Amino acid sequence: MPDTHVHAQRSDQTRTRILDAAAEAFADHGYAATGVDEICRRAGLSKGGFYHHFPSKQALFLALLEQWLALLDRPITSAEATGAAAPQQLRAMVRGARPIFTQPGEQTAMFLEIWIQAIRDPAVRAAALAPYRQYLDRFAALIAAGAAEGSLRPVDTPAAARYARVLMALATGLLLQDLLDPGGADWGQVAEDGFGLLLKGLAAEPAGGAE
Amino acid sequence: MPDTHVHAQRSDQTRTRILDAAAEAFADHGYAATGVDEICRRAGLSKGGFYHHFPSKQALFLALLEQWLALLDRPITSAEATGAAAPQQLRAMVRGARPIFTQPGEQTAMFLEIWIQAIRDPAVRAAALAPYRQYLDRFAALIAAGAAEGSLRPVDTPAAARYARVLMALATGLLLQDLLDPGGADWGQVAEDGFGLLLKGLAAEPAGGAE
Amino acid sequence: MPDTHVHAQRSDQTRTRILDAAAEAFADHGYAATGVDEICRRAGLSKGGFYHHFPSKQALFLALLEQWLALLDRPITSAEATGAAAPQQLRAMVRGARPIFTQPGEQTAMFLEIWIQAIRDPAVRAAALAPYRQYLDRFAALIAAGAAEGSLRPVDTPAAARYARVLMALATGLLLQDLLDPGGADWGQVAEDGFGLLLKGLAAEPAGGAE
Amino acid sequence: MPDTHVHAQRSDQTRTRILDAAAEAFADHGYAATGVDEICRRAGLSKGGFYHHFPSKQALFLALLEQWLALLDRPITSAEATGAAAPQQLRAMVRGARPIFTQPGEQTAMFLEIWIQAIRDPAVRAAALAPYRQYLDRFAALIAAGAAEGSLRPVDTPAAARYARVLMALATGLLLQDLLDPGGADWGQVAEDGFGLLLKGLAAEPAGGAE
DNA sequence: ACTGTCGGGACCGCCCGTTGTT
DNA sequence: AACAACGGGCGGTCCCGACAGT
Repeated sequence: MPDTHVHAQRSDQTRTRILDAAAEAFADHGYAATGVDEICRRAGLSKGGFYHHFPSKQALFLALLEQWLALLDRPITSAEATGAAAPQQLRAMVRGARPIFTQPGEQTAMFLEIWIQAIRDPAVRAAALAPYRQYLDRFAALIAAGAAEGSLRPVDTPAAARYARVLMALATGLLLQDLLDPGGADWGQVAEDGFGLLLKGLAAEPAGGAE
Repeated sequence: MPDTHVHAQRSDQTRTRILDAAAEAFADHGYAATGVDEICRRAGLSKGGFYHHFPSKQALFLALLEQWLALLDRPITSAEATGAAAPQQLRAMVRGARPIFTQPGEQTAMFLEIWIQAIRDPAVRAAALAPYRQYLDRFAALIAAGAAEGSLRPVDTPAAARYARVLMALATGLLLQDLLDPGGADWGQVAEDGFGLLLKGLAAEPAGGAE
Repeated sequence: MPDTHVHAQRSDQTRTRILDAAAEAFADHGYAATGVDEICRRAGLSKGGFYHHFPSKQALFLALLEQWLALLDRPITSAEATGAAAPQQLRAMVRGARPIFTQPGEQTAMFLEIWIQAIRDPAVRAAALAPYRQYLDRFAALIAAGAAEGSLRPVDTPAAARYARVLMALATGLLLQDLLDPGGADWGQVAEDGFGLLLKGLAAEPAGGAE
Repeated sequence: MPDTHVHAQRSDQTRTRILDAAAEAFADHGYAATGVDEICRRAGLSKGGFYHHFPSKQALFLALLEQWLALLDRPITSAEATGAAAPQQLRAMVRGARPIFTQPGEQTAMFLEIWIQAIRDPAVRAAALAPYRQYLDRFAALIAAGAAEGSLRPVDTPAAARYARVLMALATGLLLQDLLDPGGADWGQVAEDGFGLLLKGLAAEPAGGAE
């Protein structure tokens, strides 16, 4: 009975190897400029083997996308689970997601690659747009909740949706710059300052009049 | 000698046609996925003609980059030239740059394409990084000047540099989202809100109370 | 020992499933354009299973050929067994073979596929040429017998051989057209007319006049 | 001005070389089993060059088809032009078309290849079915004319159409056998006998009663 | 200034067949 | 008896660029 697993085990291993190799390769040269041959070379298997695991290069990319989303989901969901006040949750999300982007850069590059492909390829777009919107909704809900509980300043629903997009913009914009000019700044500190500025602007006014 | 003019004129015209065609094509499918053949077809000339004007596909892209930067430079420089207070200048820049990105999307897509290529291709990076940093420096200087003149709250030099990057992040992040989900929000309003939040955070404290 | 039967039975069943699936697939796309993978998919088994039953794609085709020939042999042999006069036997053969070609077209297409492969592939040619010639010989013998018995007009041996080939030509030519333009004619009626014409030409002169 | 033709001349030459090489290759191994690489090798140019002249392998085949039809059309049309009696015209057609099929076999094989592809590939079918039907119509018209002028026995229109198909069947069936078993018979003589039989069957009854 | 022809190479995907495991 | 994993190689197509010619 344990032998039953030999095939599946080996297969999963190979699949993972392909996924990893592809993530690296895509990070290095981009999706379009990466050949299946190179992925195979990096993963150490033939193209015949590759096409046994994935029906197409695009399917591989979609699998990579899914994996990446799963990675991103964890810190956000766990921050929500704390049930803390809105500003604290937002800070926890930023803090939790940082490691994903602070690593050598492979994950960061993969993020950009996904975004680019989503813009061009309808299949990727469909797969990426849904979670993207879902995250925006969750951020917006969080901001609205913060307004309701008094930890953030009062905003109506459409405004909350816009601020969620502003938060997302800051995050993605920082990533973009990090990729272009990694040594050009202490991006961790920039992120700190940026989100600080935003949250300060969103924070509830201390009390009645001027501070 | 009049002949020379005619020739040069015709040549420039063709060159422009190529540039325009390439911008469209790159916006549609991206740099890597766009063939020189397609650019030629759109521009209405043969490949031989193309290679008479540009030594390579990459050189064409570099020319496109330069053209794009010139387009961007105008509103920023003209905002600086007003000599107004820092917050006003910043707002003027945002306002002035908006039309570049509000058009059907060709220029926006081109912006992203440049950024992507700059990340991967050293030649493009070299050409893009310098102006990128220059803009950041100008923003930082503006913020520092605002602090000095009292229109913005006091910040030291490194902090000004970081805030410049935050502004850039917001701008680029908004673009990225606009490309992914054009109908998903009123991006003009989101930008308004976002920069409002940021500038409010950067603004000089009203008066009395120390922070 | 009963176990052996079960195994063998199951094996034969699978073999038949492969044969049927292959016949369909070859009829649809032709031998060269049909992948082993597709045959396996249609037969509902893996490639490993396939290569357990057949050493190669070609061997499968040869098996299919044999099966097809067996199908064809029945009506011809049974017509011969009647011992009727030559014209009656020939008509019985035509009538008996018709259902093979009147079906949806799978068998017809398979016939063509065999012929084509026989032209190109020496192994198939060897397997197909022998029965082909044998049938020609039997037809020729029948014609000669008809001449001898007076039911057909007098022909020498080489002429009988040629007329046998003419009969075969008509049959195969009708098939070819049926495949190309199935709705273009009532092919049953065309066959009727064609063989009628031929047999009339071969028939013994009514009586008196020398030829 | 004569220089204007250098490009076109060279191009036509290459195109012809490709066409010839492809005809040979298809005759040898069939359309499906012939790679573009091999055609290029035979024609002495690279694949890049090939795809400059033809957009696809299928387009090349279609061009070959057209060329082949033009070849076939000549003897038939010229036989019609004689305005002779129906039996004479039919014989002239058979005689005129013979050289096409008596050559080494390349043209014969090409004929079969076209027929096969027409069965499977809708584009080829469309291109082949029209001329096929046109020839049938012309044969039928000839038979009807023969009946009207008394050189052939009386037949109604549908019967003439069927007899046209019978003639076509004999011709194609002879070809098929010639390809399978070139040395198996004197196919020229077989054709002579076959068409003789058919035309004799179609011929007008000498007069009143038995001959 | 611009055209058309062509080369060499890479692209993704599929091919047939083998192997090791159950 | 059957399966999943995999190899090595070829399929058609398209790539960027070169170059002779006008």
